[in-house]
Amino acid sequence: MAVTIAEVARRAGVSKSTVSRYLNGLYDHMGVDTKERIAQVIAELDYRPNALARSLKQKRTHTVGAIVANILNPFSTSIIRGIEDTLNEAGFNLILCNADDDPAKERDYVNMLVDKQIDGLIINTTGCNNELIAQVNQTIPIVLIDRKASDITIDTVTVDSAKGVRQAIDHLVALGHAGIAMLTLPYDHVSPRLERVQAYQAALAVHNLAFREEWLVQTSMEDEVILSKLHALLDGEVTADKPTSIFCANNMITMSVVKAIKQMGVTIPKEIAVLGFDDWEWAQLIDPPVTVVAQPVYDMGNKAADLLIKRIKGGRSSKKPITILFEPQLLKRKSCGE
Amino acid sequence: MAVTIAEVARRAGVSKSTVSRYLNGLYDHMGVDTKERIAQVIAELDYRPNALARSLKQKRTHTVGAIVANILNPFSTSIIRGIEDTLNEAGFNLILCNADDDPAKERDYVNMLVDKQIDGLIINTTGCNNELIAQVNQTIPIVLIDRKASDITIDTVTVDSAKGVRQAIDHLVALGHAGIAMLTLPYDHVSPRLERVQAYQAALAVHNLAFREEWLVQTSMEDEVILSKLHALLDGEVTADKPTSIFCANNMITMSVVKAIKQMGVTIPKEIAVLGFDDWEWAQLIDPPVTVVAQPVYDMGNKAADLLIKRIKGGRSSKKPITILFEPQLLKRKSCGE
DNA sequence: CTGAAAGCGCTAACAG
DNA sequence: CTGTTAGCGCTTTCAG
Repeated sequence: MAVTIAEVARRAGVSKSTVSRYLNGLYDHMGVDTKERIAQVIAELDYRPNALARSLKQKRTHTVGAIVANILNPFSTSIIRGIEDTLNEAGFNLILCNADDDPAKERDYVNMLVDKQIDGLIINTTGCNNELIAQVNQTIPIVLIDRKASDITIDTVTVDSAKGVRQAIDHLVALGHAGIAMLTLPYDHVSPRLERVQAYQAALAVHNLAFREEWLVQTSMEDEVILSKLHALLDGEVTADKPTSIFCANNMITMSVVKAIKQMGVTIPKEIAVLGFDDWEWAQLIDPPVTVVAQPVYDMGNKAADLLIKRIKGGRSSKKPITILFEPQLLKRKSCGE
Repeated sequence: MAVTIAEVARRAGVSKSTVSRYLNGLYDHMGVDTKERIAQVIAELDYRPNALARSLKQKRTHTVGAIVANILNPFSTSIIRGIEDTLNEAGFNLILCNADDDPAKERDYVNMLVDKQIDGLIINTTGCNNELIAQVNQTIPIVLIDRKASDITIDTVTVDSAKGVRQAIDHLVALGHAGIAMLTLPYDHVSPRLERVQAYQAALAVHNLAFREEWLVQTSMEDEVILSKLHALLDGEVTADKPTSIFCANNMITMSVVKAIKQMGVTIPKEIAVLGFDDWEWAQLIDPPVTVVAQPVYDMGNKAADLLIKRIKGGRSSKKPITILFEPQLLKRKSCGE
């Protein structure tokens, strides 16, 4: 049996209330001797208050939950570091969950976290649990990160995808690429994916390049799938009918595309240029170093946590939901030619 | 105010006990009508039991904590995925924490998790909180992953570092390398680091290669530091006095070393070979693809969770602590020459 | 088959 | 300056 506050009180010869006050730093008007006695007993018994009991009473857990889409993605882990640091500084604990881009898992995690009475929630959402999220947000502050939720208004921290894509396409065009294909994961419910596809089309139009349906390819993450999609794209007979560059909608795609292209024995950038959205630490070690549109992920994590803490402290009656847009930045490396 | 079990009971016209039984699936001897009425009220009110209250009473949270050393390391995230999957399957929740290789953070997380009454704990420890860990382990099952804790016996899941290093050195020697340097992070408290250093020395001996103090270099992760250490190692005048290969003790070091070497304008593997401990998804995309000793990280996560669950269910009186050793595997790529 | 009552470990009025 | 009391929301004997 773990030692409880009652035991501490008994040994110190005081009441539970007094010990409780001590624990909560309310020793303004506490007898110095009492204080010392309690401190000593606590040290002796190595007493630690039960956080469950405390939270049950206080109705605050000082804990926030964060659900990321895919923890294997460096994008997620950088965001996590940002969230974590800000939270720690403010004295909040973090419960981290990995939805694995699975709506069912996401739903379960949201529920689990709510059940555990978290004070707030940060989600990189699959986009398939909007009703649930909206409902939870009535009671518990939620901040969405990276991905917006359509049809519901919740605090959101994300990046200006349109601007990033525009920089990417401009760069490719400037380097003489007229055939620009795009590879993306299914963009049904994931806002940045959709935005990037739309921005891609818009940017092509700006440069008077025709949008080719077959050059906007939707893929899954399986290596074989990506490989076959690339074969379809690049194995045409007529040179004029092949794209000379590929824009990848996120870093996981970029990595897989580079891997597949190498496997095909095609040279980057000579035969095909590659440009990706999202930077990651090892992008520059790749052969050739990959040109990317970088997002300030760590800062985004910071900001999301910041916003959430304000909501938690401000009470439910705060202000209207806001959206914070970060600026993307094109990092020119070697994968798009000169 | 969130809806409570009392409210559900009131509306369903039954007692709290009955609702509680329903919630816990104890409807063996429950009136079908009662059951349905409760189900309906719960659905109507969208009632969710307060996990804090429940756990406070039950003294079980169905939650385990995991503390990793560095969440930015793909090694950690793969382990996490392994832990997660096994835990989910068994109906346990996971609270994930990132100690950032900081003993103080680790200590705080351990305490936080204990306070939250977790049922078990998995730690990739800094090695600097052994007393605390041993103490907690008296009450709550702990499984160490990757890194052992010296002087205390706790369930541990790790890899046979010695064997891995041996494979690495054998490979380098087979390719004609007689000058083999090693780069490692400080190995004071981190068991695999120490083991790898020792195995490195042992393997050199086996091949009758002299151990050179100045070729075993301890570094921090800062780019500049690594760069300067490499300069010191490789800028010697006399060719005979420079190592022809570098063995990196883990993946973070490997990445940084590759980055630094490229920055120096030195060619891998022609001028210097590189071999790393730990594989990661993009190692093969690097120029040149890096030869590594891979660990079955996902499986290790699985196993650690598995072991922990058994301990949790088996009660504290289980058997003696055990150590599970996984087999490393050399993945030959291009960074060590032919 | 169901209810009453006690209590998990803590906090928070309210007294004194 | 400190103690008494009454819960937080749930589970769990023990009756009936």
